[in-house]
Amino acid sequence: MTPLTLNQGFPLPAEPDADRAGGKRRDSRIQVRNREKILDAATEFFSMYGYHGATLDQIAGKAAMSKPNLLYYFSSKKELYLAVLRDILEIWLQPLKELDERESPEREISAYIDQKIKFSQLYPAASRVFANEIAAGAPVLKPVLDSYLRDIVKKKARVIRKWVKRGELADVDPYHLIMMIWAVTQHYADFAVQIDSLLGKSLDDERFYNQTRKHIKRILMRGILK
Amino acid sequence: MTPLTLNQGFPLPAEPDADRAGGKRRDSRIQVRNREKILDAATEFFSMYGYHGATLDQIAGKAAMSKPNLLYYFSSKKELYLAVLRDILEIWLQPLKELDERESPEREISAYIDQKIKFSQLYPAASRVFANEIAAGAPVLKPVLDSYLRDIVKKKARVIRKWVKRGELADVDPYHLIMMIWAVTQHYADFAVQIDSLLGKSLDDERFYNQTRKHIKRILMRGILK
DNA sequence: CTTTAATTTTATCCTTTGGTAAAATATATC
DNA sequence: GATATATTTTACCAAAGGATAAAATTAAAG
Repeated sequence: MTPLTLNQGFPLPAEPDADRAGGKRRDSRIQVRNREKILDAATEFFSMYGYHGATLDQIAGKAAMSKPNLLYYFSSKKELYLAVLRDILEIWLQPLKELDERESPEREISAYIDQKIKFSQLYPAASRVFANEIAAGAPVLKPVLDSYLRDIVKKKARVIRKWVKRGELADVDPYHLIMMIWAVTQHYADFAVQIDSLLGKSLDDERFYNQTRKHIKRILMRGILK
Repeated sequence: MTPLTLNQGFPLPAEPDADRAGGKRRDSRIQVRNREKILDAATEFFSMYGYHGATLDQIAGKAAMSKPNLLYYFSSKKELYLAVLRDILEIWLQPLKELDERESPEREISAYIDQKIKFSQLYPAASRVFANEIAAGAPVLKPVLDSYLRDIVKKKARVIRKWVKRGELADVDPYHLIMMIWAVTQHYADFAVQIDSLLGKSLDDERFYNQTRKHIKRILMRGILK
């Protein structure tokens, strides 16, 4: 089994836009549609079986095309996986960036929880791909975690600490607070099957979604507000 | 890829004790030691790559024996996986069973959190195997979740509801509370790599372990006690 | 229409993987 | 120490999986 490490860089913010520069006509209608179909199918199987466990046959099958045809769009399994992770990381990170110390912690943290639980509702499979990647030792994302995520979390920890100093928040550890929010919100995506077994419900059910959202917020906010 | 469903039953409480009955001399010293070595190695790789992603070669390698030798102890990959899951499930479930309505919620829930975070400290890989199994759609554990876990959680939800009625607890939904506790405590095992990237710490570090434990409890207890 | 480029299919390759057979070695028991 | 049993090794196998080559088909442009 190939160890799957990150040889080339991991273009964080966006794709390097492939060959657009080379004058080649990229992203024809069919091109866009097929890449999307593949990415969706890949997200599904990577989310269930992880990088090593998912197979191109499954993914190609789900995307309704042959394996060589899939490889026409993504030249290798690894490239496909990278593309999937890239998409996920972008939406996963976005909400955290928005924490703004000028606003009240009540409002900001509440909004952050809303966004995270929304992510779990909209992209549960993406959440699981992320979880799988971490469980596997983050062979691809480690560099990103060590640099980019680390910096942004450090910055946001400062924001939370400021709230604490201002007396607007109980004396909580910023890092643990952030991780608690991640843990609780992601749980509803990552363990959706378990929740379905226990309650017969999922975040797709709008009533359950709102009940969950409010409940999480009630307990957490009560736990951290002064 | 074989779909991996549960054909035979899943002997919950314990193993069916193999051939002990048949008069065969099982569990010689070497037998016990090797089965343990294999189970440990298997837990490690299943936790990283899931059932489909882990290979017998890796596991055998880590257990310092040849693949056929491994298969002498566990006749198939699936049987090995079942054995691993069986062990995990037992320790995973135990703490929940102990919630006792006759005690105060403060004491009981606090103890429950302690036990769950202890599990994350002692068996992080086991926690990830469990998470992986659920992410994969619980192909093996689904029946257990649907019956056994469902029942026990329902029972414990009643206990929590009683505390609420007695006015010893804020008006929380018992199911969400249980899942919040699971989410937060398991997070420290399942996302250990991420936490290490952000903080350079792990639950192996006794100081960090205690800080985490107390912090989780502080916020959660504050969130749910009257 | 033709011509050119983009897309899809078919056939095929090599490696990995779960698993088996049978021989070889070690361990225990009498 | 001989005999039976348990364990380990060596040599394989068939299927699955990632990938490539080249032919066939479809779509676009002039």
